[in-house]
Amino acid sequence: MNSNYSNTEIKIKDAAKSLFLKKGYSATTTRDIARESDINLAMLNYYFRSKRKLFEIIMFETLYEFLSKMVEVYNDEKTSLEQKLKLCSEKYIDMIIAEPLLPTFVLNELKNNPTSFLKMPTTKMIMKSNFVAQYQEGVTNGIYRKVDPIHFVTNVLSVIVFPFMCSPIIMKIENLSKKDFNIMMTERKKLIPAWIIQMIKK
Amino acid sequence: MNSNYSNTEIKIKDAAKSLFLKKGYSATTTRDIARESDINLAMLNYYFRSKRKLFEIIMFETLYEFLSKMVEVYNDEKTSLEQKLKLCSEKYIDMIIAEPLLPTFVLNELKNNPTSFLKMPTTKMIMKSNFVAQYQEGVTNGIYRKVDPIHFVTNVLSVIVFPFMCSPIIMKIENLSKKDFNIMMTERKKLIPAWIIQMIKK
DNA sequence: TTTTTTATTAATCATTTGTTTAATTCATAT
DNA sequence: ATATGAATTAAACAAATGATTAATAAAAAA
Repeated sequence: MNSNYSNTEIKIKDAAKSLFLKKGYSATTTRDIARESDINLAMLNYYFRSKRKLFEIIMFETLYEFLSKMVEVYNDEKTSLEQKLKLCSEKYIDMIIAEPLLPTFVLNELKNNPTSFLKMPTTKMIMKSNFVAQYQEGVTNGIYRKVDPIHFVTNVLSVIVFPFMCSPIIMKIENLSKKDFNIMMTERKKLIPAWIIQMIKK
Repeated sequence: MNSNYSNTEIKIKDAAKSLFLKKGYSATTTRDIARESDINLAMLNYYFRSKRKLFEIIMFETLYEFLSKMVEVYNDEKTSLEQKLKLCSEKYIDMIIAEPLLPTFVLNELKNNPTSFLKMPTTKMIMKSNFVAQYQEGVTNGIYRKVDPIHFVTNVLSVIVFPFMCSPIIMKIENLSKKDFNIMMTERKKLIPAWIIQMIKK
């Protein structure tokens, strides 16, 4: 793995990703990246031509990784809807605890450049996933209340992702350390599936 | 009103707010602001000393306005919890439709500078509001399921605010115009209170 | 070993950006 | 009408920033 990539190329990408996530595109300078990755400034342009190009590569890879993990859960044929709810809230919460800046970064940079999302192969797949199909099946069987599936998917993602984006606020008003906050988010792994079921069950 | 403020001062602030919301602090240049407000570049420093100071003033006013509107609903003594849910989802959704870039802006800039939130007098008031008290009352009366109030508040705000932050994604995968998207959000004014009640009711 | 290609470095360039200055216009009060 | 202070302007400055260059070192190929 990585056999085609030199050491410095990886160092640049790692440092750049960390800085872009933390400060965004504009607030990150090429000299920041050079300093953080401990390479010569010219190496950035040597390997990636420009700051913009480097950013686009990182953006694509980050988005791709993020979306791939989502699609995995949603399209599992073996699990029930309720199992999927449990699996995905566990998976996403673990993923975001590992990389807490990711959601804000993705949504923020996507606002400036929505077309980069279009290129992603997995984007539209969510609404055509087994997850949504199972919900609609439940509606026809009279188990679940009927509502446009986009509302259903939006709600699931909202209660999973949004609290992380508010973490500075939540930590402040509840006087929590980062560790305490993560415990609170871990609690939600169990709570969220139950809440969603109550929301949709007749 | 505004009698103390010159015309150019207001023009600068309006243009700056619009640009900061759209592009963020770093991506907005003082020359952008001067062009947009159609004033001479030096006027920015003449009235506001620096770009940073101008930003902080706008940030404070925006946050203050945002939080004030929240506190109003939450502390109304006359309304029930269910009425408050209806009122606040209506109010917030209208507010964000009127200024859709506000949530992402606030959360994003807060991440870089969480202390600016501390200065807000109304910040901690939410958790001590009538809204939370009424929920806890319902728990003791055996009407609502028991859960830490911070989860309850977080969930309400999540399903209201998060969809707006995803608007580029939702519009893309559902093929919606901005108008369609706002119709979808308006639908949620009625749906959200019902969902939340189902979530908490025994 | 010698040659050729690749990687790295320090220095430099051309713009951009936040801010200031000095001159000028405008409004207000005496 | 004149003087005083506030508002506005064009020009300039200094620092920061993205990118390039020319020279050198390291690695690979011959």
